[in-house]
Amino acid sequence: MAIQDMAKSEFLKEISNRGFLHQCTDLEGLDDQLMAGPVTAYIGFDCTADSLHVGHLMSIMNLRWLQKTGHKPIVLMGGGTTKIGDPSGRDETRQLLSNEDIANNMAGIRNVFEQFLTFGDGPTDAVMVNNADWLDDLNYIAFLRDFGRHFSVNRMLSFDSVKLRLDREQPLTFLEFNYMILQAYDFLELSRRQNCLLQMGGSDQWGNIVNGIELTRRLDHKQLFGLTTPLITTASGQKMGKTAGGAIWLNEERLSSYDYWQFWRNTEDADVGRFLRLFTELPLDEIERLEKLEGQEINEAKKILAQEATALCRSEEAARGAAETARKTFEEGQSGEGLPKVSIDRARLISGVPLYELLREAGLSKSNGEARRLIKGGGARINEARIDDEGYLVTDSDFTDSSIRISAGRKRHALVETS
RNA sequence: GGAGGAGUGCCCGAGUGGUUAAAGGGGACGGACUGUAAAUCCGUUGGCUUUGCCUACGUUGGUUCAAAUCCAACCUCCUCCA
Repeated sequence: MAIQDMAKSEFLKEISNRGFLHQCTDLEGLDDQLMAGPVTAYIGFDCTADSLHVGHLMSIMNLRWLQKTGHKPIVLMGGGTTKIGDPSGRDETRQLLSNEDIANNMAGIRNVFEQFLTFGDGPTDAVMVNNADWLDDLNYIAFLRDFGRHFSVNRMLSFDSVKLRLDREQPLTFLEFNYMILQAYDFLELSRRQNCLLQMGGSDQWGNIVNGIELTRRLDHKQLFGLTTPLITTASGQKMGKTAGGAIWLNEERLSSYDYWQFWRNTEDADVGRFLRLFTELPLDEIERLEKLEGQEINEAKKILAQEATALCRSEEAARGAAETARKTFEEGQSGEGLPKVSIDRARLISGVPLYELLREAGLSKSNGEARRLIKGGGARINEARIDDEGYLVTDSDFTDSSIRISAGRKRHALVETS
């Protein structure tokens, strides 16, 4: 029998129908708990940057559904682990962050979460906690004696996170090896402090989650639960969330709402249904209708996806504004207001400004050389007209209007104004 | 502590004295085709005041007319031994 038919709780029904459910330690047990009353659950996040990106969105939506269906989300910030320098990413050593940076990053991340969750003191209000609160004061010997004894190295070596590294003959430091123990310990602490019953996270967190559950069972004889969400890739197998400008950030300061909207608008056909389920709150029957659209018609579904996803993360107005800018830019070939803008000093136009410099200043190219190559390759345009002269000078005569639009390829545009 | 191996551009990975800004692949960007999609094909992929100059093959010094390539020291990692 399918999970969604079996589940009694609204939360499990919703997330399984929408594709959030990958693995669970004990579905029936968790279902019973969810039926019995509000359950407190957490997901952990690093604070290595002052914002989160679409890669985190799945977890965020997961917490949002948890709250919407009457339970209590905890956002666990890895303030303590970040301070040590989270080594979990590949082989490079990460920069150590100062307390100030971490505090700063946490504040930024909280802003993101406030878009998605309701924080407060009520029984189903979200709270944000920092594992530095308990990790900072750990005493090494005491910790080893009280908790280290419950971890079997043999077992830890068998976890994918460790095993894959060792198989690839990549270095694994003792610090990294300990990371999973600290994560397990987080779950124990949250269980004790907040009566937290459930840890959720990406499928790569499975080992850590299970460790936390076992640790707590041994020490407190308490049954906790774990649940993971699938790793999300695009239909063509790419990791989600990479584009020209880098990561797709969730906050406005790092990525304009227009670009955010565009990201969703450019979803692959084959992903539309899946993404609508995961990243919007549209009713499932509506989504079924939309994903059946074919050929050119599926573009309508993509616009709805972009609208809904942007409205959730930014605001209704931001989404509409982005849609309007996109409509003008792509469907009418005009210059929408929401495009990035650069202004240049009128005096510079007298002698002429090289187009490649403008492209760079507008953020459409990273260097003059890259801009030159773009022009040479036929990807640069001024107001729709292709410019293929590498050294083209932009002068006053190019300004038929108060502003001109320069483009790098079909999708990336900017407005140039004089001042 | 001993023996051996490795460190190359965004990533992987060739290259063992000059024609090497460094093969090949991946990724990314651009073009064609389309539907602001995918797939496919083509091009580009260190910087700059671009017919030239500068910076680059772990770090620092050396040999040489000439070094990613040879030598020395150092740093880091891997494997085996103690």
